[in-house]
Amino acid sequence: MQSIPQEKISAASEGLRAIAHEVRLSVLCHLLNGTMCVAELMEATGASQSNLSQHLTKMRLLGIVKNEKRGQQVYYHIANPAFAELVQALKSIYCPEMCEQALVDAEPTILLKEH
Amino acid sequence: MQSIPQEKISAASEGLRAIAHEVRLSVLCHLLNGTMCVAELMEATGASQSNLSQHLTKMRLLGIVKNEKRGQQVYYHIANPAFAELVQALKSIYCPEMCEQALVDAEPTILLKEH
DNA sequence: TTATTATATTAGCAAGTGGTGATTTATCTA
DNA sequence: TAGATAAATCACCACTTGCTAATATAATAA
Repeated sequence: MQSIPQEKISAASEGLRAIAHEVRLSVLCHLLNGTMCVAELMEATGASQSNLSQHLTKMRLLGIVKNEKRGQQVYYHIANPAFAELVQALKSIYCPEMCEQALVDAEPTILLKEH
Repeated sequence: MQSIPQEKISAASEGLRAIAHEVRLSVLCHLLNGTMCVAELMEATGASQSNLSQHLTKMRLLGIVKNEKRGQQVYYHIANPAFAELVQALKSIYCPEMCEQALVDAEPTILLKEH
């Protein structure tokens, strides 16, 4: 067996810690469906403005999400497909029923609020 | 869109936090290949006896690993297939070259810091 | 201009987490 | 039996993390 190099462990660990927090994980789950602005994420996650903003900043600095300003709003989306994959894998472990359904259902209409 | 129930987020978050620590993640990566005793895991991870034991205890209490005493040794293995899956998914993102069906397009380039 | 709204930043503190070293428990062997 | 070995537990301390409240910044509206 090959042993896993320490730097890969460190990188994976940092990535996991970044998404392990309840608020950040919740944000990412919602962003799986597309771009959302801060106010929408506040509503979706229940986190306070300041708290959510700090979590978003942390994820942005780690390259997990990207943001884009449109007028007064700031819209966030998942920047790195590896994280989308990870969160999707998590979701299919912890919410298998939502994932099967997502495959079967037609494209949800209200989700993508881009443009 | 269905929103993700809070209790699922909490459970997933707890699971992630449990495997996000470098030592615990390293242990789990090694246990993907089968059962190992504490001394072998010490050698493999480089953690101290006390430290490793505490991490193993934590994972055991969370149901992530199980142990079995054989003589003076205690052997550990991954108890929950969901965690094996997760760690395997991580591994194929961060160490694609080590995984049989390497994901060609999944780049481990997570942590680019912006300015 | 001033006021309002959306988001980000800062400071300070409380709580959680992880590491070390000492001790304990259990098993094996001479 | 005593001593050695493997692993677990405990006590303590340092460090990190996350939250709140206050303030700052930036865009828009009146």
